[in-house]
Amino acid sequence: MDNKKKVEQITSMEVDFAQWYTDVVKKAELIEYTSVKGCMAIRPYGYAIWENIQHILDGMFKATGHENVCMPMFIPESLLNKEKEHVAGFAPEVAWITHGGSQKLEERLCVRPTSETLFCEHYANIIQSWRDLPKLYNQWVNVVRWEKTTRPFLRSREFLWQEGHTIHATAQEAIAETERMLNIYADFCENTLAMPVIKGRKTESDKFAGAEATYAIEALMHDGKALQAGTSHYFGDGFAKAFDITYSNKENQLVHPFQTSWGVTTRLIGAIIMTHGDDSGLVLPPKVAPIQVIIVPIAQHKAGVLEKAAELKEKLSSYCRVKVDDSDNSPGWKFAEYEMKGVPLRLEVGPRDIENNQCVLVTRHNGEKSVVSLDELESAIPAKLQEVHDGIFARALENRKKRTYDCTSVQQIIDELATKGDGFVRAMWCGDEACEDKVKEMTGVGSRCIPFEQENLSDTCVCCGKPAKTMVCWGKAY
RNA sequence: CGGGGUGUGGCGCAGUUGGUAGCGCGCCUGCUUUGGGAGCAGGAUGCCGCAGGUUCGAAUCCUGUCACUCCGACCA
Repeated sequence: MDNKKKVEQITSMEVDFAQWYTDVVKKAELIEYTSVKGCMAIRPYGYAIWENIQHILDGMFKATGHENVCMPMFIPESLLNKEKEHVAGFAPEVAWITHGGSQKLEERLCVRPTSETLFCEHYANIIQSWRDLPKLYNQWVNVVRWEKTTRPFLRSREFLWQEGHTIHATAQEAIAETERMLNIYADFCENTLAMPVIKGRKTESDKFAGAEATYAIEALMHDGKALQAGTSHYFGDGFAKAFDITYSNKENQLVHPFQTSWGVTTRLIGAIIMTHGDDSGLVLPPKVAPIQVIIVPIAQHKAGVLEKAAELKEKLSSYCRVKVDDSDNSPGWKFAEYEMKGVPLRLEVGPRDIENNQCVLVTRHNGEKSVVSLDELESAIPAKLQEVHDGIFARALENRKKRTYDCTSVQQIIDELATKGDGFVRAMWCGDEACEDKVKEMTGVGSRCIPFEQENLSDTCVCCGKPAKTMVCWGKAY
């Protein structure tokens, strides 16, 4: 099968990528809009993807010693105000609670945009001794940021995420935690979501409000725009000082501990859509696909077909997430429907197959069909799912390679973007914020991160020509 | 928050110089179908985004407002 568009309700990516995205989100039944701008109803199929993400990531957190907690949804204004860079960063987009019933509150409460302040308040209460450290906490909650422009999953006013907040006796330990979690995110993106990412450090101007250092993983979407897929922050002891968190160390001195925070959000679902999707709709990484195998019975009214489909489902369900569609829609309708929903593997079974003790397996990402004996399914299906994972990872990596431009001058950046389209620009930088701003102004691409994997592309800054300090990865961001 | 576009059954759209709303898909019933979005027959679904105004009369004209969307600025 070729990759031509089979679903006319979905706008082609080439025609209008943004419209394609919205079409996919709606047609795959991930969300529905609600009457509150920027707040979406996440539907069962969309939420199931999130549940799978949660389940796998949560396992990785637990395996590295983290514990889940749940902080309140409200932050008193005075608490939010304690760390001044932090409040300056978030104040413009917080939602405020001013009344309880008809009574005006003495102090207004903000709906958490992030929970550093709540964790700090809590840590100040529960930490007294070096024996209380470290604390490795995480929470799976919703947060609210009153965005002006909203898009499903990519920028909503309310979103779901996890936020890890840890507190340590030493700076080294906290820095190690920051790096460890970034690595977990990168590992998750590549091995679970089949999405290649670039690990790096954010520039000073792009740092989290109140952080000493911010690290991020950056992914490149199909249209060449970058998406920050996860962040991990090192706070030093700045928050501990602002919130008066102290403990007695082994030498009986009262000192400040060191903190981190890190998070990924439902934006990851947006990243999956824009990394793997095609003109027929979603393409889901098998590991988070709510349905990994869809069984489509052919000529299902004929004797034995539905029975065989049910029997196969029963067998398969011991090693994969499987569903039979026995609705009376036509097979063609079902093919299109599950392609739109990105189900990695389709299993067709009809009278002809049953006679030959076989079925047809079709991989969503490339449409390849193969005939497989029913006796070999238990090895064939896991192999096919792995094939899909590897296939979409390779394809995403190929897109990133094709769209990565090494540049040594601002003019070259402009030319590459103009002739080859949006993508990652790798170029040397002197470290001066003025150059960072100027590159953005002249070329439209901003600094995404300073990759950990450095290469010396030139000795001089791409902008000012002075000696270069680091290679920066630039791009247009979502 | 600045600039554009769009709001009409669930979805996609038409609706002329203002005259009281239509098409396709989907939905419901029945029969026939089933290896790439099946066919026929019958049926249901609308304060035309919302609020004012002009008019004998507004989906249509005017004002305001809200939402969606695209392009910027900001952000996970």
